[in-house]
Amino acid sequence: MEDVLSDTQAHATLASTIFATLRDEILSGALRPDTKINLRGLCERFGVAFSPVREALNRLSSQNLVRQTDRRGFKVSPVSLDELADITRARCLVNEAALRASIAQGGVAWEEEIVLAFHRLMRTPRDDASPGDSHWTLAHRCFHQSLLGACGSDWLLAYCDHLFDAAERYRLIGLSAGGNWGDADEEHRAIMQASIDRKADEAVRLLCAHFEKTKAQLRVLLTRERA
Amino acid sequence: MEDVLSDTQAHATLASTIFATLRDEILSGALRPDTKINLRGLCERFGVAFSPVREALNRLSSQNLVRQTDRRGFKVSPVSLDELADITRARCLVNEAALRASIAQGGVAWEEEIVLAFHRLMRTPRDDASPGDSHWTLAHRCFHQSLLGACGSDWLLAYCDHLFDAAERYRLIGLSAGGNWGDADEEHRAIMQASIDRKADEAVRLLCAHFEKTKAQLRVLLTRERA
DNA sequence: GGTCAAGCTTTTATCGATAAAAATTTATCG
DNA sequence: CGATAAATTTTTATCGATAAAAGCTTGACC
Repeated sequence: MEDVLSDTQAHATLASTIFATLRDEILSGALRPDTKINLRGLCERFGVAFSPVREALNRLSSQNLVRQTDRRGFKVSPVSLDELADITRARCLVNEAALRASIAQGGVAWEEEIVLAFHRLMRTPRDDASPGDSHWTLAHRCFHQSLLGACGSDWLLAYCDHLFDAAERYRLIGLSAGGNWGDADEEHRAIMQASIDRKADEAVRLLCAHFEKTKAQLRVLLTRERA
Repeated sequence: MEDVLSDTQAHATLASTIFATLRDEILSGALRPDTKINLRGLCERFGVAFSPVREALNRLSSQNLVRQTDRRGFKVSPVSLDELADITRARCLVNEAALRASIAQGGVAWEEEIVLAFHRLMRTPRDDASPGDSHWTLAHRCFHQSLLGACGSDWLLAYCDHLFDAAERYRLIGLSAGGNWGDADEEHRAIMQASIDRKADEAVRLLCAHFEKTKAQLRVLLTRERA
């Protein structure tokens, strides 16, 4: 029985709390990819009955963090270099579309949001202790969101966010596996500059390179680990 | 108590069956947008207890077909012209990216799949009786999928599919509201031709026009209906 | 008449138990 | 020994009941 249930928001349900907890653990790699999930085990761990755990797992499967098979339960979604490549490719394609639209349509307010988000990102220290929801992680997400903020489509933004999460899972797994790649501060700055200078081609090129770099570093790391 | 449960696949769960049923009804508009969902009502209708209905609704909320609020239950997601515009914009941007990648990378097999899917689409009669899962609807989806099939990213494809569903909901709602727009056969043919001729710019232009046309027609229809 | 609170009704979230399916072990036979 | 079948254990899906919250009604009070 955990104390997670006590930090419950006033009106949050058990299912919501358990969902958030498990989500963090999967994203951060604490719950290993591809492991079968034991319903009863989770129930005992949280001190609750099946219903809320089941509901939490259902919500997780909507985010592709767990996979469900009828009558055969849940398992943590596996990770693979192939999937990482797939995610990276999709990120490049979709972020390109969104960034170009943003650059074409964004106004002064959009520019200012980017500058603000970048400033906050720079002054937020990396806290590798609780990588799952550290302030830096949040600021990093906000920065990338701000770039696309003027693209004009909530759906597109939501999908970019989803892709960000998927990639973040790999990044955090890499971190917990001892990865420690150099700061991307300079990359972020260059992306910001090109965007607000309305240099679409350059901004897109830099952004995609940023994604590809993460992928390449993880490939090295995971390949080495397997050896 | 419905007979839907009897057409259950050998190993499908009640939750899965109910999920599929409700999904069809929401997409087709039989379950009106923005209505509150009565748990008990659904339980009685299907002759089951809360658990499977709840699970089905959870899965639906992962597809944005219902919205859930803690302690306040579920409601069918609303529709709006604004959202349709948003979806259309996202479709254009993402399909453009995917189609360009597909045209750049697709081989002979890809071309043949498009031709095949188009052929099947042409010879499938429209069955407006059960629009939700008619053969034509399925063939239509397959055709659009085939265009993007060589883009190289499962994630991107999955998202395009998701967007297709979202737009399909609007199309079906329009249908049930008496809409009856002319066949898009010629449009489909032109898109196919441009794609396999590797005329990327033209294919993209035609495809986006295809999406925009649906949007425009629905706007007229829904605006008139409201008046 | 309008507002606010106390009580009543409906609905949701969760529980603990059970039936049904899958996984695992044991037993039987060639 | 190996393999199939039977029996057992584990796990999942579903049920019916309950407590807690939200929503609604009614009536007192200004």
